[in-house]
Amino acid sequence: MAAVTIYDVAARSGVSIKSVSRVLNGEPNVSATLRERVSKAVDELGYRRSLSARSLAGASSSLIAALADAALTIEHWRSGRGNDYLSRLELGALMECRKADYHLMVELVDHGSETLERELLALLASIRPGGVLLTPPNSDHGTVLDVLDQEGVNYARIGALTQLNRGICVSMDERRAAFEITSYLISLGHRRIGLITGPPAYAASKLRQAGYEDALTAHRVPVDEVAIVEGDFTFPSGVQGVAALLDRVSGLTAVFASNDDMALGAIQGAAAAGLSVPHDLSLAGFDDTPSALFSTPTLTTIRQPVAEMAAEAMRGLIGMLRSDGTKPDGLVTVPHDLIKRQSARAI
Amino acid sequence: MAAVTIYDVAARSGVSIKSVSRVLNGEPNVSATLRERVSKAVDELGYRRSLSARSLAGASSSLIAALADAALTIEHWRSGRGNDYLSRLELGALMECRKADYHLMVELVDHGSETLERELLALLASIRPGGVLLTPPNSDHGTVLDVLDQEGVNYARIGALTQLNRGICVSMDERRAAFEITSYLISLGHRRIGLITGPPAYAASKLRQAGYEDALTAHRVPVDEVAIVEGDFTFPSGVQGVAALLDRVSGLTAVFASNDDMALGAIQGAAAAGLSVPHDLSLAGFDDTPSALFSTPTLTTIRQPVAEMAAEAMRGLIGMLRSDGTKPDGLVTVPHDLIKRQSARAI
DNA sequence: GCATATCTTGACAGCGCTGTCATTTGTGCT
DNA sequence: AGCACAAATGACAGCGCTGTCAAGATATGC
Repeated sequence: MAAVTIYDVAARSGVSIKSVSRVLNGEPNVSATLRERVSKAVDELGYRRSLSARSLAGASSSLIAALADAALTIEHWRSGRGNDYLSRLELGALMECRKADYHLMVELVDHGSETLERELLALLASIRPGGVLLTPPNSDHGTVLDVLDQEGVNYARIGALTQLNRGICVSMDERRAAFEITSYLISLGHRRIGLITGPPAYAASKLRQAGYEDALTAHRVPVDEVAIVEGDFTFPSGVQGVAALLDRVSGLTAVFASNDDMALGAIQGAAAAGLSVPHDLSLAGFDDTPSALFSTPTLTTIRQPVAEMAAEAMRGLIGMLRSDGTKPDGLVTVPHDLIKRQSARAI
Repeated sequence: MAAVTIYDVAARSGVSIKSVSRVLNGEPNVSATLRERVSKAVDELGYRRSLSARSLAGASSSLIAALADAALTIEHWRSGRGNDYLSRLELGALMECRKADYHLMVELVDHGSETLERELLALLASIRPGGVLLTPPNSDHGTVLDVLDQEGVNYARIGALTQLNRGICVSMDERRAAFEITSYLISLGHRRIGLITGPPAYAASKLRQAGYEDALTAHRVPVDEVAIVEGDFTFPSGVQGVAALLDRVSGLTAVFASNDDMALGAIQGAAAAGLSVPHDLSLAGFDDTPSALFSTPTLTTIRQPVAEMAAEAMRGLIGMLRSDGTKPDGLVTVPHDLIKRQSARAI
């Protein structure tokens, strides 16, 4: 209740509020004694600057808005499950925020909305974040980037795959990873390999497909459009996806699902069709969610260090905000791992 | 860049900014024509009030701070896994925020810190949230509640189990649920049933233990302190917990782990000891995480509707904020379900 | 018809901070 | 000692909104 303000600190240390502000902001040209006096008063009073006042007065806000995929999130919510990818991402971001005394606010953005631009502008107008953390598929959404640029808001993009000169990008080599895991399936003797893609809005979907095709081509296995079905990164779409593939593709021996949730669904879908994984059908996923380790069979997949990506993105973003918007050049590419487990076997 | 302010709206609709403010806040005693004129201008301009300015000027902030367990979260982060419980909770809260145009900010609180009070005060001073959403174990932490009360901040408590007259409480009957699942184990013929508790900071830990003891007592099975070991809700502690139990308790045929992560760890721990679940040892968990459905064997557990609890808590909190702090009386108890799966079998 | 109560609207201060600019103090140099 | 210049500090406005209070408009009662 008894809110401590900058005036209290100023009074207690016998200086002007502007000087207190200077000390708090670590501005140059402040004498050591003043700095010390103020710090002492701040300490004794347990004073903390008000975010609102700071942001209103014109300082860069220490609020970071993370824009997550509304559609997928709502889907998770409906099914009563959490979103492991988003959770890991958030934990990584949160840890960095904590260190730097920034705050994270998660906002759901419906990238498919017709009024997307308006909604984004409204969001920015109302919260005026110091920076924005973009998660897929927003990280590759032209309109989102445009609005952010137009509004002069700094941003970091997690899992960005296109227009890599815009904002801070922290990504992994999706195409390479998909190439590796598909190649692995081929190395196990598979030739008729189906693909369940992610939703088209995700740039990763296309790249994982490209990597899959790269691998087939590199090993002189023809790419067959019929063996490619579209999923939406949800468990049910994996169930349906594998059913569709089994229906359409003769001689199918393996399936690469573009994420683990779908791969998990595919195990179930295969079982429903009377096939057992990996005996009758080999399966590979992407993400390495916790369940991939517990499923029967355990899932061969690609591990992506999501939390680390988020942390790296936050570090970059905060650094940028602190250095007055100077963008560090170069994008960060984080390493991935091919995790070989039971779901894929040699034939 | 071109931030639209209340002045722009006022100018466009030819009224004072105060009138615009009135319309925006849905205050009474505003003529229909004025309301309409203003709404039109707001619409045309795509105007949104600035959160910071509103909060500075004295309105209740539409920012909700969710206080999560720092220790557990850091543990999850370290191990590179997400936190399913927190994720579900957040999704539920987020969905309500979206509806009500509120914003959610997740903050990690180290409830074990010696300077907890100071840290909380600092947090409140800097972000001045309109309300606070408490998650276990903060929802039952005396100091946390005291600070909030003292500062006059409204709060909702998820999974609150003690002092139920304070704040808005949305909980489930932990004791009853633990009683049910333990009774189920007993009904399967088990008599020597071990318990891996949660960390003492969580009120749920004690109640789940109480429910476990209730069940034993009700069925005239003696409660044996030796059969109770302490865990910390993490997978590794489940591995260790079951090892300790197997070591200390002769004739052990079943274990109730206070959450699924530990139960999952227990499966692994049992395997390490050469025992297979459920053949050699029956197991029950608590939470119904996604992995519980994929593990081998699938996990017998209690499903708690975390997202729904969070949503309910948010609804209550927002309602309270909108009605000027009037606390709805009564606490909400959400239903749980006993999910019988493979990990527990009759002997 | 006039006084009184009620509704509707606006002027203005101020929330707690930072930016700008002015002022004071200190420093180096001749 | 005296001047130019830099460092240190403060005065003050204003960010965009809401709360308070007052004024004008309208309605109500007799």
